[in-house]
Amino acid sequence: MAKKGTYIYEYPHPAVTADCVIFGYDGKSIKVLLIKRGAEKEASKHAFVGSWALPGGFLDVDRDRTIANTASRELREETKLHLRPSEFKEVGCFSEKNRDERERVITIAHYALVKLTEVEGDTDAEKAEWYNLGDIPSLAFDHDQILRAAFMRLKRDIHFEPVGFELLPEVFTLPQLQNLYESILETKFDRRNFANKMKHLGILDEVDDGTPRNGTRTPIKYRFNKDNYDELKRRGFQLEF
Amino acid sequence: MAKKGTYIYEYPHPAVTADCVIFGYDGKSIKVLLIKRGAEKEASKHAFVGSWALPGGFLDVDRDRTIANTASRELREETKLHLRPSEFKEVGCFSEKNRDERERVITIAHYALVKLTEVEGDTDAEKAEWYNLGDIPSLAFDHDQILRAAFMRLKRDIHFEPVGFELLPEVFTLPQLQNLYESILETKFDRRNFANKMKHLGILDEVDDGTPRNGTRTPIKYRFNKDNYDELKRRGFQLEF
DNA sequence: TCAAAAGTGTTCTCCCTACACCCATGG
DNA sequence: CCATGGGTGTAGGGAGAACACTTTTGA
Repeated sequence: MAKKGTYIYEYPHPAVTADCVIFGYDGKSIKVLLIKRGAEKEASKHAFVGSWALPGGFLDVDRDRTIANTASRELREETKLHLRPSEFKEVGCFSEKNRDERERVITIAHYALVKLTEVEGDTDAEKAEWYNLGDIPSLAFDHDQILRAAFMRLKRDIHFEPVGFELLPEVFTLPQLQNLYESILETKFDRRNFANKMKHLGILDEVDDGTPRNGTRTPIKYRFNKDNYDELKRRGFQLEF
Repeated sequence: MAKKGTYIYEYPHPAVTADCVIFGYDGKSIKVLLIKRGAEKEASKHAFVGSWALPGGFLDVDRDRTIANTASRELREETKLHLRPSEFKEVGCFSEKNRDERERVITIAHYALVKLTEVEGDTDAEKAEWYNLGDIPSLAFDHDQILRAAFMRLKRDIHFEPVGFELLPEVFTLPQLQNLYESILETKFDRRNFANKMKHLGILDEVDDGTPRNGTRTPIKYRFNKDNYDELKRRGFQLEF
């Protein structure tokens, strides 16, 4: 953080923050990473001490090259999670005049997707916790609203770019992938149609680990074909549901 | 604008602006409203004096309820165009550290659509001018980049919500509507398929002014069915091209 | 009289949808 | 042995894409 001191301007300036909605998936449902406010040393300057909030913090005017860097840095500082700035997607600007009573603060909301499995131990459990989407406590500031907006954004984005790669383990099964989509879109799909659609996208490579495909009870394992996946992500596509 | 004075903060704050990409349509091509920087009294504090730029300006911390209000207010002040805050769509945050050499400035880019015909005389021609998209001069700051981003956004949005209403005169023809879509998407469509698609959307009402439909050389006139149009806009739709 | 503009309808194909049966496992 | 989970194929419908001809006007 930039040094505390005295900074003088000819016109009033707002404070600017980046907030992060981090989505994870545990194989059953979508989860969001929240932090408990006020554990930090600088607690005194924070409002909503003790309540849950989205990770995020102030733009460091001297050091953050872009607001996405702020998101990346704050997430790392607050939760130990390390995501590159480019892994964040911008959701939008929240700028209501009195969203923070202390001073004028506008925030740029971001979201990102992470594999829960690879991250489980990395987060600072003291302060950070994963919550089910249906089970979110009351949040500081307008963070409920930001969270809803981010989830709606994810719901929309999933129609135009494949999404599993960031959320699923390296190797996964079709039922897992389907459950992921169903969790995000809060709906159910026909197994056969879903499988067809996915296979025709050409981003699934069958994985042949040793386990014999005895019968059909044990699901087939796949991994994403990174080349095709990225190509598809670049080009975008229309996935109708 | 808030009173000039001395404003002191414990940490450095960025300045925040809203920039506006205003698209219009003259029946042939898409145009963008630009302003000439530096004509104002406060010119001394402005960089890029004399060059063209997007309309926009600083968030008034005390008066602007949201950043969209900033966009609306600045557009009005600079170009006499009056658009409600809700008529702006947010494109995104541009926050590169050195996008403004004087101080750290982040901007929230917006775009909006207006009927050129209704606006022609309203703009302050001294300072504001409509430019063809293919004919944009070099712009101040990173405004070229913002303009490109806004246009890409418009291109995407047009797939999911009808767009003609904001850009066309009250009464228009199918060829006009098609040309509008072709201008935005920079492509050509088959007349018959385009007509079918549009008619099936149910947002076109045939207009019977007196002119006899002699032969087929004079195009049929339509207006938008506002109810269906708004409903469609609310629900969103998938328009494949 | 010829080129340009505008209106219209049909066929083909593809993709999405709905839907049922089989097999193997584990309780 | 039965409930559960997972794999697979097909028939029908709807929407997009491709495509040609007619009329009128203005040059």
